[in-house]
Amino acid sequence: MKVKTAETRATEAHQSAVSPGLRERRRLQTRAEITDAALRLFAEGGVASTTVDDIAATAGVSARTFFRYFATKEEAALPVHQDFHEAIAAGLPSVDPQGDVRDEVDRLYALTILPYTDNDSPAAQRMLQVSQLIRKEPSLRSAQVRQTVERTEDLLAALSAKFGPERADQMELRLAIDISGAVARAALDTWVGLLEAGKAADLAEIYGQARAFAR
Amino acid sequence: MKVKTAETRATEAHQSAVSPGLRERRRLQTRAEITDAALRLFAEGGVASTTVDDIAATAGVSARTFFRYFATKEEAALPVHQDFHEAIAAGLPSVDPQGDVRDEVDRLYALTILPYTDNDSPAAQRMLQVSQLIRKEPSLRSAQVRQTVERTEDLLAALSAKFGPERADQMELRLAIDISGAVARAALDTWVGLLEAGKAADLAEIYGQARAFAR
DNA sequence: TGCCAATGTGGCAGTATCTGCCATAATGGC
DNA sequence: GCCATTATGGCAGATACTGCCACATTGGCA
Repeated sequence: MKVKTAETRATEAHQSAVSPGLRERRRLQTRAEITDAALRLFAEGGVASTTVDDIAATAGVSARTFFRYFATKEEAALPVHQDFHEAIAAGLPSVDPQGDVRDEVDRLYALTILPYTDNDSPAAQRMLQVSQLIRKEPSLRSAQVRQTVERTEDLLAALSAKFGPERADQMELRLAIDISGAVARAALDTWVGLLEAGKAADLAEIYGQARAFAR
Repeated sequence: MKVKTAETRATEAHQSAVSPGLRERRRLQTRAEITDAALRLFAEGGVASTTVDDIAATAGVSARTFFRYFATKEEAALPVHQDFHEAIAAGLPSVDPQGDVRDEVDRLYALTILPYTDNDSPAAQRMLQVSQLIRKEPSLRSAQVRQTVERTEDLLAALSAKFGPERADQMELRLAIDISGAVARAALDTWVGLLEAGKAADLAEIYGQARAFAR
């Protein structure tokens, strides 16, 4: 059996019981332990010299089980960014089908990035930690972009349906998504860079600048 | 010894002799044969079910030699896109260090895409063929984006030096590059999609639309 | 012309990634 | 407390990729 998507699982959990259930909780915990192990080992010895066996052993699971949670070792370090994409998907209902395509997509991303603008929040801390690693490791950046590309297809389909067949110019929609994604990435990257250099950095402000520049 | 970069080789060829030399010519030919084999096999049976051994055997070289030309089997199919990036690098001298950052980057990309706007040119035909394959194969798209990410770093450094330390806001520069890249990709994708559907498509016109939308 | 350093190639061993299959154990609804 | 579902581990196997060595070819130079 293939690993189920987060969507499928969420639906099942919702149908079967209000509480997540023991199995689901254990699964999320195992997933988190693998991610923790991956992040720690990557930070210590780099991605290249860390094997899947290492990560699995540190997390207390077999290598075979590792691959039931993540397709590659790089993905194991990137659930935060995956969460970001899921948050975007979650914000879809707030999109106005009558509004300007570019504006609506821009607003959707701006809304999603909000929880990360508080430097002290756990989400921001986690994002910072992972983003630091990505800046040093080209292979992680590749994996992240790869994830983004895949998610873009889903988002494109969803937004296309939302705006309807007439107003949904595929090229413009794709461009709007890519540009908003580039803005978010550039802002995050700059934010992390400043914090790494020991300087004060406000993600909300930086994101505002990037947004303005892209206009 | 590691495989030398195109830049290194070009420099050496220029230093040693005016004509490319037999070795260099043979090398380029072998490279082209591997690419042809990869494109043919990928088109026939898909990327997943094509092995490096298959490609190497079809091209008449050993698998070991294959990896001296390309790091992965996906890369073997993407030299056209690599050429595009090199063409951008070649256009760097035309960038005005005093001009507006966004405008100059935009102009640089527009200039580079010109040779592909003639549907009948070999460059356009090749680009079309590879782009069709990329549309069907997510792994190729990933590999292409991965290449783009790596090239972006080089371009960023070059443009940063060009504009000088004062005017080179890293975030704005990166955003300008990413946006121009997204515009080019969206235009190419739309162009290929229309041609595949049997419709007439003018890349110059489509690119103009995408460019206008991004503004 | 003939020698030699540089270069390209192939083969082989070895490591790492990733998947299919099966057996086993734990869970949770009935 | 029984049973279908599900999570896990282990194993075999295919494929990707690298380091190393030997051999052949090339091209400059005496």
